[in-house]
Amino acid sequence: MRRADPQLHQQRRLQILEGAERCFRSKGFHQASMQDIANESGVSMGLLYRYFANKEAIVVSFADSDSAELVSLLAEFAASSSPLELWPGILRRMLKEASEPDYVRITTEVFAEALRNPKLFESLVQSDDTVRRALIDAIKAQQSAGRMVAQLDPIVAADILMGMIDGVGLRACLVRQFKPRAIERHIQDLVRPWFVAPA
Amino acid sequence: MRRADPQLHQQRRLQILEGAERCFRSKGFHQASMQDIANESGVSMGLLYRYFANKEAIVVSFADSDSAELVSLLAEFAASSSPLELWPGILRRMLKEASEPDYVRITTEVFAEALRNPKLFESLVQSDDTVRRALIDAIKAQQSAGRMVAQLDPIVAADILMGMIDGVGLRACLVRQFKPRAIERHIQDLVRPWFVAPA
Amino acid sequence: MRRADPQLHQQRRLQILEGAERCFRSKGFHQASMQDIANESGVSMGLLYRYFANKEAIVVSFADSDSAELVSLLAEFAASSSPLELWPGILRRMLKEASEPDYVRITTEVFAEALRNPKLFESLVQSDDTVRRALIDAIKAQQSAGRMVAQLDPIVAADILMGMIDGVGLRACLVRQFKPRAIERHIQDLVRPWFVAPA
Amino acid sequence: MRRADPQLHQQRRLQILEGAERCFRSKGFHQASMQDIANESGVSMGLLYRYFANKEAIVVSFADSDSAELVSLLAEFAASSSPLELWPGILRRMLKEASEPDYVRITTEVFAEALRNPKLFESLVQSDDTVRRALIDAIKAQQSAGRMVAQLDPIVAADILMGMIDGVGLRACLVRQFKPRAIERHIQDLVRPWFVAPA
DNA sequence: GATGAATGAGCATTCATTCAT
DNA sequence: TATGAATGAATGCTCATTCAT
Repeated sequence: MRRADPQLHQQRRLQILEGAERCFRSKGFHQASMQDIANESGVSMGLLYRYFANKEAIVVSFADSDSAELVSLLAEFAASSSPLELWPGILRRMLKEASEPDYVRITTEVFAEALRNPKLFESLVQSDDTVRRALIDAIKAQQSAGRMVAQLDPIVAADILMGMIDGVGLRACLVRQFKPRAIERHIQDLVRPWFVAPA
Repeated sequence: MRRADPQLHQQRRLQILEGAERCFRSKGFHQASMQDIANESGVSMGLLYRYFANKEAIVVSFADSDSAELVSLLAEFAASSSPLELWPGILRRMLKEASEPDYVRITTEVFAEALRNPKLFESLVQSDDTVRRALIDAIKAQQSAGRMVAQLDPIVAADILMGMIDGVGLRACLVRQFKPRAIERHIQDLVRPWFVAPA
Repeated sequence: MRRADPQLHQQRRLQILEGAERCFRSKGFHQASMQDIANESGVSMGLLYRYFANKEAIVVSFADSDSAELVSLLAEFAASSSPLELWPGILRRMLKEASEPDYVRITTEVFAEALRNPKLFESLVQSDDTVRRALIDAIKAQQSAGRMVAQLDPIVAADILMGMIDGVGLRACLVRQFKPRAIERHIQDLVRPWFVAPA
Repeated sequence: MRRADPQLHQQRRLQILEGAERCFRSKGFHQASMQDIANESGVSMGLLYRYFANKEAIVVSFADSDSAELVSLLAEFAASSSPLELWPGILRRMLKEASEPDYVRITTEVFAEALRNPKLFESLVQSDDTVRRALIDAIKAQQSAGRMVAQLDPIVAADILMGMIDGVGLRACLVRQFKPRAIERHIQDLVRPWFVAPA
């Protein structure tokens, strides 16, 4: 479809999504009204509906989380000849993001909704799969290079790692006396056996 | 003269909570109306409000999850002279529950809401802490008995384990080609180093 | 109708009406629920309905205010040979009651409701008329005795006096810087011309 | 592009207030539902709430009664060199309004509610005070000019007069055989002593 | 006489969505 | 493109009243 001004269109879309994210974080999907979103985004109700057919359409946009940075990091890891040097940084980065209260809030919100909304679920699976695939491929690459242990099932490793990081992230928001540093160190230790010790 | 009947009270409460759980699972907390819950429970609106002051009071009841069984299992583990024999069963039990779609659905729903409702959050923390404490105490007991490695920080271990199990449970509902058996086996392997090898 | 125990019946009725009055004063007719009234009176819902057919029946009971004391005072005044001595006491008593916040609250409540409920209106008119008649008769008696001026229309005087007293009572609850003593004195002066000066 | 239209806004507001007044008069504040008001005003529920945040906001608007006309009449009286000529008209006007059944109905309704709602009470006091001040100031002005008796306490006189008028207005709706003309004449006579007889 | 569990229509209020301008 | 007035069904919650015990 031809747009009079594609750039304006893109900017407005983003503007709305940012406003919506603020609303969703502080109130949740179903508590945030379209009026809230319009106000927070600085657009009128009418315009809001010009850019998103309905509330669901906004929600679905949130599943497409931007994981490009992490994916490229994993690609770098896949190609690296010294993966053990990159690994701690990757793990730290994932843990840090996963423990961010804002991230946990929006993620939990999206996940809860996705369990009920197939369209959203599909988007979420897609998005998750992008990272998962990158992680699996990276492990496979390193196994081929003989730098990660061959017996390790890449799929199993990926799901455990991603699960552990998300799960620990939740707990960071839940428990008192949470020890982020010690936990990070311990997770590093736990997965050390996945790697072949350098000669 | 008619007297208040505590048994009836208890039964009605349960009846409502069960109806509410079905509603929350299928529609989500904010999508399930009190009328839905009343219908699903087979009671009238008026009666519903006789048992729960408001909608929040119902969710709060869900946060007080019954973890008595798991706690007693962990107590048994704490006192056992051969913890490595009990361990696989405990881990399997936790993983199985955490991967149950119904469990994930209601848990995610409650957690998402708890991130916005302090009263609910408090209940959830309490409930989580019951298990967490039992796990920490169990680890400490086995460390004292010299059957788990002394360097292990019990708090860190508990949070990693509980996080990993919940996180993996979520993924069980999310990813295609999820391998529950292989994952369980691998987690068992991951935490094996926490135990002192029997002579 | 025969009652098993008429005394108990009467006591319960009173007990309920007293509870109801407290409720009506603090919340108003339509804000006070039957449950509130039952709780406040210390009886059960079922018993409440045994004594009053419905909420309206309770409300109607309130119109029948007990003005026996005032009526007998006015009868005394009617028969007195020195009415100017009794008069200030009567006026003070009426003003004092009419300025009582509790009295104003319940009176206003009843009056507002009576303007919409013919049955209640009738009761209120009856009740008001008891005092009004007593006042008119008293004035007439004193006119016959030559102690109040003959030109005074007793009906007009009664309505002005009763209106003034109720109206001033309302203002006592409404305005800041209300001067009860000075007002009482001034009203005494205003109606002095109704009396024939003693020789 | 459509711009907000203040005229439309004002018209809608009025339209709603008129519908609400009809409802409050015929059913009372708490008996009139917002749906009733919307229907009576010819607007939808949604629009109703666009103009008034809640039901209370509507009543509060009623407390801000428009007494501009009476106030300007009293200002005229204050400045007049022959107040005794203006006086009967003012008194008649006040009495007439106060005896209007519609006026009594809405006034009683609002007053009853105000005794329980502090915000409304404040509005009512404000509104009442506007007239009260004007009356007090008028009396003071005429006292300074030597046309009303100096001993009269303006505050006392104002409260008695306003109370009497409101109280008599209530009775006009309550008693049978109410004599408006004779009552008006008698009140005129009662307050005649407040004025200094013209030379 | 006395209790309190049970009902369900009704209430104030909100909100996704539409549409005339 | 952009606005904001307008809709009305739906929601959480209350309450007068009934009735089995």
